[in-house]
Amino acid sequence: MSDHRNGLRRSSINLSDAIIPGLCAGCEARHIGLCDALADEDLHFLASVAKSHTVPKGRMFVAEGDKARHFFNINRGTAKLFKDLPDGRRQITGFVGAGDFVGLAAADHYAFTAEAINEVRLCRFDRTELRSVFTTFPALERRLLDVASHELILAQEQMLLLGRKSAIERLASFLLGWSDRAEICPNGAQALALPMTRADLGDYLGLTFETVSRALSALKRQNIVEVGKDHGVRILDRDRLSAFATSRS
Amino acid sequence: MSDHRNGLRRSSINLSDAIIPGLCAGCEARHIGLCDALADEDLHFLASVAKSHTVPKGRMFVAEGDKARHFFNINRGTAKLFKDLPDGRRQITGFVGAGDFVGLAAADHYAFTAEAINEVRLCRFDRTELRSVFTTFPALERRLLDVASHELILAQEQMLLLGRKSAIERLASFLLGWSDRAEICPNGAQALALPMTRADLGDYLGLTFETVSRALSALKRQNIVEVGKDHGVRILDRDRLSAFATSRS
DNA sequence: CGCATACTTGAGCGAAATCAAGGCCTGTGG
DNA sequence: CCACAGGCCTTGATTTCGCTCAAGTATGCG
Repeated sequence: MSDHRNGLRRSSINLSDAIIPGLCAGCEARHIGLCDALADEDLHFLASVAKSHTVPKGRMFVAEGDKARHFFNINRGTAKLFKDLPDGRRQITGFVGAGDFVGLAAADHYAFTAEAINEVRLCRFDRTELRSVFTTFPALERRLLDVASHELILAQEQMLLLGRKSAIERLASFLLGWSDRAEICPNGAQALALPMTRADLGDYLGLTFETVSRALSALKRQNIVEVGKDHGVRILDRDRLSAFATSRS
Repeated sequence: MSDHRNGLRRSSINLSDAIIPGLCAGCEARHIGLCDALADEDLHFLASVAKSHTVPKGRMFVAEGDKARHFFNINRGTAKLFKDLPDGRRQITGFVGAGDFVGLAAADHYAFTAEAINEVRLCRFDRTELRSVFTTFPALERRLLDVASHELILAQEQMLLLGRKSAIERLASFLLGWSDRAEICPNGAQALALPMTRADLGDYLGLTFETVSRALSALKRQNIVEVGKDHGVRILDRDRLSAFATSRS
């Protein structure tokens, strides 16, 4: 459920916990993407070039402009990737969660900053070592090219959102996309967790946090979504939400 | 020169014209990227799986939603890649020129439409054949991963532009970026050709064509750029243009 | 309990969209 | 040759959506 829309399953490597991280059952299902492509012995080899880390909430673990030494795979938690302008304006280019890769959009230096929204567990690879791994396991490179292609598709979708959609359309599009890629783990009846603040949402959608709040209130008022006090959102009317996501007014 | 800012040289394959297309001297220099990575015999093998085509001005050659059978490399001319909303709003996600690849942002189906702005000459590969070429020439796959990474960097930069920059900042950013990747071919004293219309520019920058026109007039009024009647633009004060590109007001 | 942070809601403003008019260039046909 | 039509572009007038500023509520933590 959940990933068929993306057209690409996400995959996660965790090597301290013997390849598949100890996540809840719902998430585990989504972590087989990379394992599919590689034999067990390959995965164990990969394990030897990666290090597991825990990033506390609010801590930055990639800084725009820094030399791009590492490449990451998220095991647990959520992080935001963003770019800042000198005067403080910020554009979040994506939220990443379990199974996502971080560091593809980098040449010599990182083109973005990454910061943990809540506690994040991740695997860190050395980029130079990764290069040599590619020659041994071409399947990994193939897979990363697929991942990059998929991220390009998402990026273009986001450009359409930022360049041409109204505030309500942006929020509706986000909620639908987020629900598609959501952790279905701890929630009882399919409420989505929104670990990011309204300000983060604004920085992602090219809006102010006030406008995000107003748009969400508008959706609540029309009984399209329901918001719990634990920052959980429940989509009550997916059809009308979809209508908002693409059509004017 | 010109491509050091991008951090990645663009490469072009043309097989009807024996690998390097018959372009002017200035452009030829930028077409060696892929050739660097491959031996002559590899290039000749590649030639056997590609077909050269000419796309007339205004003709669409990739349609969003179509099965993604092909992969393209532009030899000459300029095309726009875009996504449309049902009500006609359009977001151009990029302009591509000689040396650029088209079709990376595709899974099973194209996620965008591509249309020639002027007459375009391109090389067409079959995606399935390309896959098998990868196993024979891993250098090609490595290179495509680099290209995809680079496009992700550009996409994130564009998200920052669309989400957070003012009209004048958007135009200034575009002019600087365009001048970096410009064909330095036929122009005498470094005027850039703008083959796209104001409407295209608006669709790329998330603005209306009127706003683009006004912003350009503002830059003219301040003697920062000069616009010829051949749609050529000359940057008179690159420093002040750069200042506009990042700072407010 | 007090303070900080996150969120909501309202009022007024402003940048860009929309609506509208006119200019310039190219091609076409009388 | 001129007349005219249709793009493309510029500029002005008005509207509007989202931003800014401001006040107030809720939640969580020392």
